[in-house]
Amino acid sequence: MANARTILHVDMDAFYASVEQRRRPELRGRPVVVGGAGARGVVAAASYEARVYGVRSAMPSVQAQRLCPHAVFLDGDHAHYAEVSQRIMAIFESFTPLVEPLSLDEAFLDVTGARRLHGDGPAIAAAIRQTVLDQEGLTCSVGVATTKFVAKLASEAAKPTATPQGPQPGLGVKVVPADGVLDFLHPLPVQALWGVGPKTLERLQRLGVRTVADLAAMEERALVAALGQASGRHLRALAHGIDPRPVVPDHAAKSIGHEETFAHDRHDRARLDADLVRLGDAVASRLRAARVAGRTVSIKVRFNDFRTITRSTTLPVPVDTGHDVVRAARRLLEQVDPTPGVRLLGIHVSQLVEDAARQLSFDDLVEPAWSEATGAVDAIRARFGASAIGPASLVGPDGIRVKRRGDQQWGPGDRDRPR
DNA sequence: TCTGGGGTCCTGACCCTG
DNA sequence: TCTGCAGGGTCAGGACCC
Repeated sequence: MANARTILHVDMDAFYASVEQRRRPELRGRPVVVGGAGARGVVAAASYEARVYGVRSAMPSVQAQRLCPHAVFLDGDHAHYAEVSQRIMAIFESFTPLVEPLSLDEAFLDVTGARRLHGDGPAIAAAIRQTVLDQEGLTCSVGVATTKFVAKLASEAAKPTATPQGPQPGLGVKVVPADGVLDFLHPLPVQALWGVGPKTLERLQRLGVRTVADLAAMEERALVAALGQASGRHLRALAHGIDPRPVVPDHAAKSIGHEETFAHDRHDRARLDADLVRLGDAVASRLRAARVAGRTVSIKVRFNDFRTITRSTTLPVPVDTGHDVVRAARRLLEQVDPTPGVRLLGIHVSQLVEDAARQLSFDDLVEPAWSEATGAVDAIRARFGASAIGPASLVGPDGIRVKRRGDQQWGPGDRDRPR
């Protein structure tokens, strides 16, 4: 198959933990856990030394502390990881312009057009691993296949493992040739497929489906009845090795938002309103930085029993100022009773349009001062930093509490741990 | 036992309009 | 004018990903 695509999935090994071990040599060879250290925090990344003890990402930090009390627990430094990630993505782009980042630590690369210059898929995979190791001192695992999802599963198969005897190196590069796709896929457990989470797994197990082969053998009608049209068809196609999705660089964001879990539940409306202003101000700042505005404003409220509700409103015109975002969110929050205790509050803005497409709103006409003030705020923040200026309600004894992207990304910090 | 934050996509209910 | 229906938009919630 000379015209088959060659897709790479590159996945950094225990990225955040490895970055910390690289910049702090005394941590090398020791169990390192990066994440929210507070009572409500979760693990973002665990070094392979920590995984030996059963520590996994997304695990509550308190559980990780029980499993591996002698591990080094770090809060994480989102800005630094983003910087390292940028340099790694630049390495990928030196091999092909078709790079689709999935997150800070992984990306799909379509190297079909790069084979003449850099060699075949496995050769490019090996060269990328070596370059990342030479330039950044970090290891990664690479899957090579003709489709995105098989490349992703292949990179998983190439990863190091944590055994009771300690961390074991992996293959580094795993190649799945076009004629070997079904042999590779069919023995895998069905939850290996992208899109099969706990709920879908439960439904599939009720149908007697355990492996990808079982799924491939099912009739489409039965799958659609069990999982719905989109999921049923999609998963059945994947089980047959079919995935025509291209590698797409430059995905435009469809929504921008912030949410925050509080170290202590909020019960009063005034306190929640201050959080709302802080979150709304941060979301609006990011909208303007991305040069977009959005028509739909949503809030998300999670109560202390973990019941979660969302409320949304679609405005006549797209908005991008803190004033407009907070005003819409406030109207939604007024319908919610916070007295049972609110543990999380979020604001998201969707239905985004580019700034150029944004029309003048009623406010622009009757309250032009807001637009001018917002422009001035952006200019001051660009010069003096995000916390140099902000809404009056956010001024506290320590200055202005401004929300930044990546702040307490993995839950409230240790400082706020309930005593 | 305890469950983050930033996203995307899908589904079903409901309402409006032609 | 009423009814049925289809299609689109909105809203809320769920599931999933890293």
